[in-house]
Amino acid sequence: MDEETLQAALNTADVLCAQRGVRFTAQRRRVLELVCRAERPVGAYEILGQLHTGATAAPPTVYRALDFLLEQGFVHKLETLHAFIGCTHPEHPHASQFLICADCGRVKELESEAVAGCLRSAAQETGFHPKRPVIEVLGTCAQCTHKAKKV
Amino acid sequence: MDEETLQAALNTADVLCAQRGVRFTAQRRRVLELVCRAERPVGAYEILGQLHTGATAAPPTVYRALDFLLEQGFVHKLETLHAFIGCTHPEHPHASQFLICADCGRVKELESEAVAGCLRSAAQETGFHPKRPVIEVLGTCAQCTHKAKKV
DNA sequence: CATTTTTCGAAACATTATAACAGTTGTGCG
DNA sequence: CGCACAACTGTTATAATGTTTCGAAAAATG
Ligand SMILES: [Zn+2]
Ligand SMILES: [Zn+2]
Ligand SMILES: [Zn+2]
Ligand SMILES: [Zn+2]
Repeated sequence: MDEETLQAALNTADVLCAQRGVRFTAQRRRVLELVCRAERPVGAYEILGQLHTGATAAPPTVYRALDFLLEQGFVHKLETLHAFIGCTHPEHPHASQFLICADCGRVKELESEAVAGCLRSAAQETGFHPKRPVIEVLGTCAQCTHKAKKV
Repeated sequence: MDEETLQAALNTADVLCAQRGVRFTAQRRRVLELVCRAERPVGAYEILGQLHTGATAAPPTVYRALDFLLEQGFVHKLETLHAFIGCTHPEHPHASQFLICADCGRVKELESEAVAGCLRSAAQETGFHPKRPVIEVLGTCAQCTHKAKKV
């Protein structure tokens, strides 16, 4: 995420938190910034390592901040990677799909209503009531596929 | 998985391993049996706890067996639960979807080609080459939804 | 039966996540 | 303002999950 996008994301978070009456503390802001600034998904302990803000920091510090950001929909958790990524459109709740490149490690967030709807239908056919769909695809991104062909 | 289904699963595994020229050792067989016998997904350490087969057993013992069973497609790993479940149709490779009931903990394995295809399309539209899709839906199963309504 | 490959045992270690409790800070109200 | 209360944070310890490594045992190979 580039600097401009980052600032926009932080501003959006500010506004949304105000609207929702929740506190966007310095700590939470800092964690969101670290997650968004990263080119790739970041693990909790990786964030922790970058949090040396004068005082120390322990795992719960990071996990609490992440829990908050997840609740507010500012970040997503990638279950297959045990890592976190900034959301690209936090203003509305959504079921998204993640394309994870095993080569470069970059992740693209899709928001295909077709996929979401299809899965919802398939689930509901069996009488199942979906709450939280987790859709993550491991593979190779366009860029890396292209590179591989050239070599 | 009931006793009959279990025996069928073990036999299928036997046959497939023979066909594939891989060894279905007593250890692997035992782990598969434990996974299949469970009503719900089981964690690696849970299996480990039930493996007191005279000799001791350490984590690698279980993880090695599980790796083998995963490769052969006899079990699946549920990433959101860090747990394993026996596959209901191990004879052919497949991309499946899992419906995980947050209430009773039971998991249903779907094999919807519609869902798989839809996701594949969405991914490929962006130039992404899917390798391993992970689709897990947390929610409430038909049975538990029904029970909840009665109360 | 010697050689080679695969599997298994065992100990230590690495990573991810949570529990529990005390202190601190912010917020609303009289 | 000064207090009460809730939310947030610091700290320590611990749980749960997963891996590395090395060497012994067992099985396939010839
Ligand atoms: Zn998102
Ligand atoms: Zn890539
Ligand atoms: Zn299956
Ligand atoms: Zn249920």
